[in-house]
Amino acid sequence: MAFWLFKTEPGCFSFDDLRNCPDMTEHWDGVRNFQARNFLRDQVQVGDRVLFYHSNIPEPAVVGLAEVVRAGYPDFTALDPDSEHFDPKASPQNPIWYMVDVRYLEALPRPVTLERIKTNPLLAAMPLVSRSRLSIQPVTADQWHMILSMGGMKTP
DNA sequence: GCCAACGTTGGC
DNA sequence: GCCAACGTTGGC
Repeated sequence: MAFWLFKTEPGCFSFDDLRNCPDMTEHWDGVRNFQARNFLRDQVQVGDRVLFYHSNIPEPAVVGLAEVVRAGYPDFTALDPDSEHFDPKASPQNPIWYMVDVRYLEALPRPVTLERIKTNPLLAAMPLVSRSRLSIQPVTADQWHMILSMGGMKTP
């Protein structure tokens, strides 16, 4: 089982939105960056755990946890001309873009702000600190447990 | 709203 | 294949 950090703008899709989905499950679609796409297509597996991060707001933060319930498959929004994520280069034969499905797990008792992440030397290696634009990022087990601890969650 | 970082595109 | 121009992201 691997760990990831998924970024989203809460004005577009928030952690509360995920909780309010049927079965608390939703497609993670719309990723249009090749490095992030490669993670979704090749590495993200069912059962992997996800830090749910809110970006582009006054206080960006990890707000909760989710789990992957379906591994990478073609992102059909790229084929839909009415979708804002439509990509004319994508086709059923060559979907180009991939998505996974995620399910809500639980909110952190205390969101872990980017500011706290940046000031924790043990988290300096997180891509979030140096490569903030990458929307799908791997997280190490140590980083995962540190974030959960900072978020007020008991971890074994 | 600004701007730095960085990814993508396209001319050559 | 290089690199300048351009577009997007996201912190502030």
